[in-house]
Amino acid sequence: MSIETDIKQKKFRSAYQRLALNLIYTSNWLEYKQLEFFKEYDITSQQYNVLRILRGQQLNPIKVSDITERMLDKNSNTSRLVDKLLAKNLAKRSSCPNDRRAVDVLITEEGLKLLEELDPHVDEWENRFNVISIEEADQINAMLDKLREADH
Amino acid sequence: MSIETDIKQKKFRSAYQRLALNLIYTSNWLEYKQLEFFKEYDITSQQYNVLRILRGQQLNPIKVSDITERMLDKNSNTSRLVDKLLAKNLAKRSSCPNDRRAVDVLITEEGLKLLEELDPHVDEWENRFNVISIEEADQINAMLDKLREADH
DNA sequence: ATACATTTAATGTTATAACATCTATTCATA
DNA sequence: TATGAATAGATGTTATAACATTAAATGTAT
Repeated sequence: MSIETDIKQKKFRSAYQRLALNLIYTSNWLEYKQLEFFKEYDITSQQYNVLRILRGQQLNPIKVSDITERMLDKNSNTSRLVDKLLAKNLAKRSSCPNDRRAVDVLITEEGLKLLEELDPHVDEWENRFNVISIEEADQINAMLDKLREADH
Repeated sequence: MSIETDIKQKKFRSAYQRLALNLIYTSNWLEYKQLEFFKEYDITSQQYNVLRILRGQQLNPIKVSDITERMLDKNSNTSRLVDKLLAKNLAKRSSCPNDRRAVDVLITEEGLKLLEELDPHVDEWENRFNVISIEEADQINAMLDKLREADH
């Protein structure tokens, strides 16, 4: 369904205005879909994101501030996000030996198991993107990067 | 800056996964920019969105449920959003004559003035999108619509 | 006309986001 | 090495999002 129909707006001032609204609308849609999806596994997409980052570290511990750097939402309160994972035994914390201000975070066996359980479903979930070709996806990616580039 | 650099991820499983992350990341970036922008005028982008919808009504009153339909975030609590506008004298409420359950919302003179003050700045703000061509913007728009189409 | 379902908006509650502040540690430099 | 700035993370506060419930009005079917 076109963004025009979705938000019942017949015309836009420009293709750029439509794009801005469409980006936010589509991202909201995507986040809502993810919310629904992850709800079954009792985690949020943010928590999943952190788990993926932790697994990506190849089991090396990673500092809280490094997690933040890798997150989609840089303003997110990583400290409290890690708390949630800790409470669910999906991650563990230990103080960092070379910098006593920092805190090392590591994924647990249970966290790894959850990700492994999720992997096939996430793959399947991403199949919805197949309606556009890889070339098209690459194209959008490049243009989105370009958009943010103009940030000065 | 590429999404790879922004979230410090060297490789993605697929162009689709990169697209999903890029969409959410770019939308977060956009929403943050809007937040910063509207902060000067002491409104949120959601409140601005509602004001635009109200003005779009050509001064005809519109029901709360109709506002919700036109919003980017369909889950938003429109009732309380309208409360905020009311408190700032940017909108007014009156009960709907033909359906006493419904509530008519109308933009005030003050609301219209605020929008008029904002208009040129919003236009200027949207200029950042000029880094891509209108054709490119249309292309992304079409592909985003197509993405959501696959929602079943 | 009555009973029951549906619609509309408001409100209550809980979780999270946004933002500021605080404490401990480390860094820089005089 | 003593001092102030900078950094890391935790925590407090306020606003908003997410979700459920409620109350009033309307629609529907018998």
